[in-house]
Amino acid sequence: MIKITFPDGSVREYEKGVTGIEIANSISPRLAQEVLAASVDGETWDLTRPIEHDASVRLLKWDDDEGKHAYWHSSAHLMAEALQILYPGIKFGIGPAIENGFYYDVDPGEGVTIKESDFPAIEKKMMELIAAKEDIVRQSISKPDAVSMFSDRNENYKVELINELEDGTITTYTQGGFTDLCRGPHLPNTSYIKAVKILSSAGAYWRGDEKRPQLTRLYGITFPKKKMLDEYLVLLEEAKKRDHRKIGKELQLFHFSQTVGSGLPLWLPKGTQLRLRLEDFLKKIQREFDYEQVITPHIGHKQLYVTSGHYAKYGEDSFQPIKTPEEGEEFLLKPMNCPHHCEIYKAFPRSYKDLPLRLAEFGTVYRYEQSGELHGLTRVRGFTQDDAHIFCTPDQVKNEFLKVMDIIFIIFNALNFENFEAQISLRDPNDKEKYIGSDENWEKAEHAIVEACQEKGLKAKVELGEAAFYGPKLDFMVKDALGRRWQLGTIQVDYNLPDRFELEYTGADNQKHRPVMIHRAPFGSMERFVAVLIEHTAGKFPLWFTPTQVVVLPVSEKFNDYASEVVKELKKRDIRAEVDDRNEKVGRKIRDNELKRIPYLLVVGEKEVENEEVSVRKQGGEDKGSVKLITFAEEIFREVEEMMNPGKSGL
RNA sequence: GCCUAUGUAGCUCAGUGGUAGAGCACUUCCUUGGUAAGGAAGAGGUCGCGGGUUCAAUUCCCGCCAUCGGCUCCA
Repeated sequence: MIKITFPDGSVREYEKGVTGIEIANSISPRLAQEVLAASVDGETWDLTRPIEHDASVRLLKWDDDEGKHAYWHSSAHLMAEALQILYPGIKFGIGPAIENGFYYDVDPGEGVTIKESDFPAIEKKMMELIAAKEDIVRQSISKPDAVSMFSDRNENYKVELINELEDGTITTYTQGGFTDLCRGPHLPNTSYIKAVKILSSAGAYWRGDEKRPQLTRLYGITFPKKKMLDEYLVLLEEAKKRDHRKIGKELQLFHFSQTVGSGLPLWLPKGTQLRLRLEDFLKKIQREFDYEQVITPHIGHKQLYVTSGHYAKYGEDSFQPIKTPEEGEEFLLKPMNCPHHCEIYKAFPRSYKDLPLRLAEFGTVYRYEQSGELHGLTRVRGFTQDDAHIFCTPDQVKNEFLKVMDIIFIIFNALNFENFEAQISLRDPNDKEKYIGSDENWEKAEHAIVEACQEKGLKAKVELGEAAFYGPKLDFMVKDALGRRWQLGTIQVDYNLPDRFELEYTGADNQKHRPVMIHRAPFGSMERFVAVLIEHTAGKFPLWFTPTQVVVLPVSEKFNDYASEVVKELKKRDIRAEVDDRNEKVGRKIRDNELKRIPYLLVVGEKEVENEEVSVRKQGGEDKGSVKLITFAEEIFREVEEMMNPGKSGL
C-alpha cells in the first residue's frame, strides 16, 4: 500500500501502482469523468500511469491549466495522426499545447501544401479517430531504439530532437497507428475530445531559425463540449470587432496610404485630437515631475550613430543615409532620440548638482521594420515615442526608477489599464561578458529595479538574459483584442551611451564621473498606445479625451441660445464644439452613421424634460458612440473639468 | 525577409474570357417622431499596379505592391 496525500491535506491509502483515474473513481464517478490528468508530486502525469510510491496528488480538470494543457497536447497528437493518414510521408516537427489550443509543425513533403480548404477534411478525419476511441499509450524507449525507430520513418526532425535528449528519459506515446516522441502527459484516450477546429496555417522555421527549413504550422483548438467551441469562435469574432484597425477606420482616427508608404500612419483630425490629448496629459504630469521638454531634428549626422554604436549594429538594416548634394555628407533618419539627447547633455559642463537631468521629447523616429512585421498602428516604420532620458548618478537610479513607475501608474490608472504584465529583464548570469558596464553598476541597477518593484508592490516576471546589452530594463506589456502581447511602457538603464559619448559630471569630490542614463517611455509609442487603447475601450473613449468634436443638441428651439453658450464655453477650453443646427424637429433620431461621426453628443434641455420625451436615441443594437443627456450647465462643466484634468485624482 | 490567404463603389461583399453588380452609406425630393422607417430619382469603379497569352483580360499566366494570419526580427 502507498499513501496518497491530497491538496486539502487528507491522506488515503491505495494499492501500489494505482493510477490517477483509479484514484478519481474511488472519490466519485463524476470526478472520474471530468479529470484529465494528475499532478503527482508537482509533476503532471497521465491518468493511466501507475503511481509506485507515496505521493501528493492533485487531480487536474479542464479548469486547471495543466489539465487543459494535457488535453490540447493530446489534441495535437490527434491532429498529427489524422495528417499522417491523409498525407502519407508527412514528417513531424514539434506539436505543443499553447495558451489557446495547440499547433503542430509539419513537413508535408516536396510540392505538397496544406491549405485552408483542406482543413475540413482533416477535422473530419480527427472526428473519426475520436469515434474510434483509441487508447493513448505511454512507453519508455532507449535512445538507440528511439533513433532507429524514427530514422526508419525518415523523421529527421524527430531524430534531431532525440539526439539532444538523455538516454533513459525518452518516452513515446502511441494511439492507433501513430507514435510520437513525447514527454507527455496525455489523456487516456482520444474520446475525451469532443469538438475540433483547425484555425489557421502558417509557415514557421524549424526551431525558430530562419536559416533552417520552413515547416507548415497548423493551429487548432479542441473542447470537451461542442458548445464551448461555438462560444470560443463567437468570442474570436467579437474580438475582431474591437480591432483598432477596424475602429480606427470607422471613427476616422488614422489612415494608411500605399502612396505615402506602408507602416507610415496618417493621423486624421480626430485621431490627432485624441493623440494630442494624451500628449498634453503626459506633458502635464512630466512638468510636475521636473522634466524639461526639448526638441531635436528628425535626422542626424551618420557620425552621431557611429559614435552611439547603432550604425555598426543596425546601419545595414535601416533606412539608408540621405546625402547632401554638394558635400556628399550622410545623414540618417533618426531611429531613436537618445544620441541627440546625449549631445544636449554634452552642450555644457555638468555638475552633480545638475543631476538628475530629465530631458523629455515626443520624438518621432523611423525604423525599417521587415515588411511582414507591420501591423496596424502597433508595428510601424514611423512612430513617435513619448521619450525621455534621465541622466543621474548611479546612486540616484533607484529613486528615479520609482518616480518613473509613479508616472506609469498614474497613466494606467487614469485610463483604466488593469490587465498589464510587468517584466524585469536582467543579465544572463552565466554570460556576463556579453554586457557593457561594470559589474558593480549592473549589480546596483538590477537591485534597484527589483527593489523598486517590490516597494511598489508590482508583481513583475523576472527574465534572466533578456536585458539589453547596455543595461537592465523593466517593461510593461498589454494584450490586444486577440490576446497578442505588446510592449508599451519601458524603463531601461543604460551604461553604454554615457560611455560612448563620454558624458561626465563633476562630483562633490571635484572629480569627473560618468552619469547613468535611464531611457523611459510610459506610453512606449503614441501609435501603439492608441492602438491598444482603442482595443481596450472598443473605441468608447472617456469624455476627457473624446477624439472628436462635441455636438450640442438642444431639445427644443427654446434652448438654442443656451446651447450656443455651452459651445462657447467648450471652445474656450479648447474643445471643438458646435450646436446641432438641424434641430427643427425635436427628438429626431440620431442615426447610426451620424454617431460614427459624432462620438460625443451633449443634449441640453430642462430638468423637467424626461429622457423619453427627449427621444434622442441610437438605432441598432450596437453602441457606436456616446450620447449624454445633460440638463444643467454645472453638469456639463463638471464633465469638462474632468475632460481637462484627467487622472487628477492620481496626481 | 519567409510561408499561407486576400485585393472589385466610402464600407461589407457577390460575379464573369465579351469593357461590372447587391446591401449599407452618400445627394435631391416625398412620406414619417418610436428602436437599423418607407418611397422615388441620382451620383459614385482604369475590378491594386505592370507585363504576357488572346480578336477580346476585372476574369487565365508571370512579376511587383499592399493587406490578413503566423514565423523570424524588434536599437
